[in-house]
Amino acid sequence: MLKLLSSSSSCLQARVHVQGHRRTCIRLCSLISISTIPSSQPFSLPIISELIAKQHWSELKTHLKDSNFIAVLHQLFDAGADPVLILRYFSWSQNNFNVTHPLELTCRLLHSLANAKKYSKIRAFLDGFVRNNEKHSNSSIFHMLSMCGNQFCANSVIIDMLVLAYVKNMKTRLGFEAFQRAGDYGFKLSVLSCNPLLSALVKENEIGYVEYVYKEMVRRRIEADLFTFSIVINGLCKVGKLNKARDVTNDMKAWGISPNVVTYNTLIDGYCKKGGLGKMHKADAILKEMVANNVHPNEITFNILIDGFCKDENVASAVKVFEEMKQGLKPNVITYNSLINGLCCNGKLDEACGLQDEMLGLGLKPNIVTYNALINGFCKKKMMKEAKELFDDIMNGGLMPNAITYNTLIDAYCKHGMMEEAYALHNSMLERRVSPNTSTFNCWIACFCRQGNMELARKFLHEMEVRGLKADPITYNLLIDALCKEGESRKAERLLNEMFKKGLSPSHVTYNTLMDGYCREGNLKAALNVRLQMEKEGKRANIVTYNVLIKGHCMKGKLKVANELLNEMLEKGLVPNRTTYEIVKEEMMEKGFLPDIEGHLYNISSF
DNA sequence: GTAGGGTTAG
Repeated sequence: MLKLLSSSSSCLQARVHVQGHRRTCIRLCSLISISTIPSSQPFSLPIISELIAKQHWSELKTHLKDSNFIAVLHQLFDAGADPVLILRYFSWSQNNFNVTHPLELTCRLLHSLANAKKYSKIRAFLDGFVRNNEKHSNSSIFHMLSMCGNQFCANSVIIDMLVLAYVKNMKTRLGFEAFQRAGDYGFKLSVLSCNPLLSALVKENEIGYVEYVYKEMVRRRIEADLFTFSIVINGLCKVGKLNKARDVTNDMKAWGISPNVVTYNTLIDGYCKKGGLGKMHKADAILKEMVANNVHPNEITFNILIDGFCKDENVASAVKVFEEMKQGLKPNVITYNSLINGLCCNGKLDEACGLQDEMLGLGLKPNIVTYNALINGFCKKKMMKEAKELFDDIMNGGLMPNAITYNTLIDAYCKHGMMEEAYALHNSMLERRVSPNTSTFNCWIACFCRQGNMELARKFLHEMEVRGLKADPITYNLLIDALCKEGESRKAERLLNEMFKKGLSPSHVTYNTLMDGYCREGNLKAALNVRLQMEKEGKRANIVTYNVLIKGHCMKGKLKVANELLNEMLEKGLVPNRTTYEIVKEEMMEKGFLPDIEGHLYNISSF
């Protein structure tokens, strides 16, 4: 009830700046013939109303005979019948005669329901409308709504519910479009539709639109709440726009809303996953800020940190956080999975298995993610027998292997040349009705590319597309890499362009692979062009980019340019890795060229 | 009635 009151008072504000538009509506309304359908029909309105009220549909059908069911609808409206009764007749006649009523009547119905404050009816109606509507664009819906009535509150409420209906029915794009149009019409939306819209946009990775909706909400004075801010912060974090996420955190404080444990967890996770150099320090700083603001870290906070340290190849710190967590909180399956995976990725299989036992001791059941992490650990150590034993163990625990389980094992068998076992698993996957996905095909394509069997790789690519699975950026990376290794970098570049056409965004790996291809062919000019293209796409050269370019220049005897690139790299604060060291050693120093890395002696000493 | 955490393939 309170919510309704506050939304009607905000409608008063909305009226002020949309008066010009309202005048247009009124003018147009007088031009269209909303209720001028001939009414000389052989039916009685009171009887019809009675039959609808009692839901005596077959009698109603008999009574109406050949009457124009649309004319009945018009008469019901004109007689000022109960909106819920009209709604019943509207839905029944639409289903019964398998027709779609004109948009004009739909809008009239919505208005009468809104005026009667039958909001849940509107919600349900719009849900069905959005699901079945293929005919009416947002443009015509908005147009008709404002023609049929100039009640601003009603229209705002209806459009608010329309946006929500779009989002719930996974028509996010249309929901976004309606949000935009609502701004043009001056209809005031609420967080009830804006938050779900933002949430859907985040899930679809449309962060540009998330930023737009957020800015518009501020501009249109739609009062954002804690959820709004947390959703936006999450969206920004997911694409690594951490500074903007911090800005939004400050915005919310300025609006008098304090970040809670979810907001802080989101930010910490953002830094852990996309924070770049020294990310764990930054994550830790947020943790400290959180505690200072009296927001208590929970299991999820610790899980995020544990995973963060593991991915940062700092399992020791992850274990420390894990011990600290145990002081006051209970680790859950996700905690164990993160740590087990971290240990597995760092080759510490014994400790990982020990943790699995610890879980069991605590009554925590390992799930398929636990098994997948352990299987992956054994696979990476070429311990295929142990991996297969774990795989066979999955069913004993009442679990089912999933696509990731199969992909992990198929990939490992392929990499270790155990083709028979790989094929057998693929068949077992099909038998158990686990659908191979794009990643499964990527494993096979990678396998054949490694074997230099491009024909078979292409056959699998084709098979994949026949099955309705789409090539993803990783598929392209594999194909580009294979072509580059065949000395066909030009052809590989065509695939890069194909990616754009398919709406796939190439990653650093894609560009670096192609650059490496050109460098191997000695075509430095083309390689540098790829770098330019990459930077145009907003991707900065990373350590791999420099490794590739430095090596490419060395191979061509352009040691001076290679040296300049090395300096440029260090100036940008990029940390040399083992590959950089090997290039400098083998391609420069062993050939009698001493790299001149002014001011970076300290950095180079870390080689 | 809306927000946060774990597994594969380059």
